[in-house]
Amino acid sequence: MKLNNTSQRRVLLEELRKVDTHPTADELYMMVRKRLPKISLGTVYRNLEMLSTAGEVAKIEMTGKQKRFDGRAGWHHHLRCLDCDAVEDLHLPKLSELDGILGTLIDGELIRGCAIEFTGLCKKCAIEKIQEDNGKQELEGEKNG
Amino acid sequence: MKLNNTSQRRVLLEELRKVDTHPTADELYMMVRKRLPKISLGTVYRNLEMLSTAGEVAKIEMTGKQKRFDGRAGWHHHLRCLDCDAVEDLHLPKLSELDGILGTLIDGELIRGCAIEFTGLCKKCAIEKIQEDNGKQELEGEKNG
DNA sequence: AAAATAATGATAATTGTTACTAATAACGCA
DNA sequence: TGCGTTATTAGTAACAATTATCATTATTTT
Repeated sequence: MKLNNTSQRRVLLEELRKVDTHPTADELYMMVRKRLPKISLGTVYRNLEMLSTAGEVAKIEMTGKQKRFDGRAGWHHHLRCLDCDAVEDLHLPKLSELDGILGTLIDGELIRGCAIEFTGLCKKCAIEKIQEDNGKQELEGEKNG
Repeated sequence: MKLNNTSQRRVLLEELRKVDTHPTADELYMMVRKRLPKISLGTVYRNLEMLSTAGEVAKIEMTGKQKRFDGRAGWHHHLRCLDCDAVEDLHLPKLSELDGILGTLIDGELIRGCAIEFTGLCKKCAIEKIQEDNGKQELEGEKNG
């Protein structure tokens, strides 16, 4: 496959690599339109598809209804927020232990690859939740004190 | 949530638990229609959704475009076939090692759950591939002998 | 059995994505 | 630099999977 160097493709890739939020195609569409107001949503979809088969970006297609895209194509783990559905990168020492086992599993004949999606709270929602809990504790304290 | 005991729901669950193929909603629709010809596709979707939030069945929503459903809700691993897109259960000793690590990861505050999809060849396609390879080898043998 | 609630079939609407088209832009080479 | 070839585009239609709507019917509760 030969990929020509079009402004649409270049700007799309630049915008995607600017953020670490793993945007969906329509989010990317909004982002790119600030620089290329005439770009079409179809172009965004088409290029994301081509860039991901070319290995330039990673396509994250998991439990959500929309696909998400990651400007950094190397292997790493993602967490989907149970509250706001955002997808963020996950970096934990224990994950390399996990990758070790996955490596031996995928080395075999049967298994060729594997996709993982962790679920939990993203940073933003985790902080909000802590603040909420503190609020409740204060109320409890007033009641009981 | 209160689930009434309707024939549609009962038959749907029975048919789903008969097989180990992780059917999609429309496959299930075909299966159930043999016993309840007047059932509506919407009813199938609605009930699969309710049964899965009730924990009676498992919803497998991963890389494929269609959701799949599993009559056995307990935790186990799945493999999606790279050739035919089928989803089958995966049972390997090494997977319990994997589950050990996943358990400690999910025990923490940050991560609440995790979905894994392995990719490879299902039994059927793996056998077909072996037969193909044997065929090629025979041809090679004829050429070189 | 009557009232209250839940579920159904049929169909319309929605959503995310892909396919199509004629027009335009990028590329490779003389 | 100009010209033919090929790739890409914007715009829109088509698509497939899923969800919502709603009047009617079934199930449960009282």
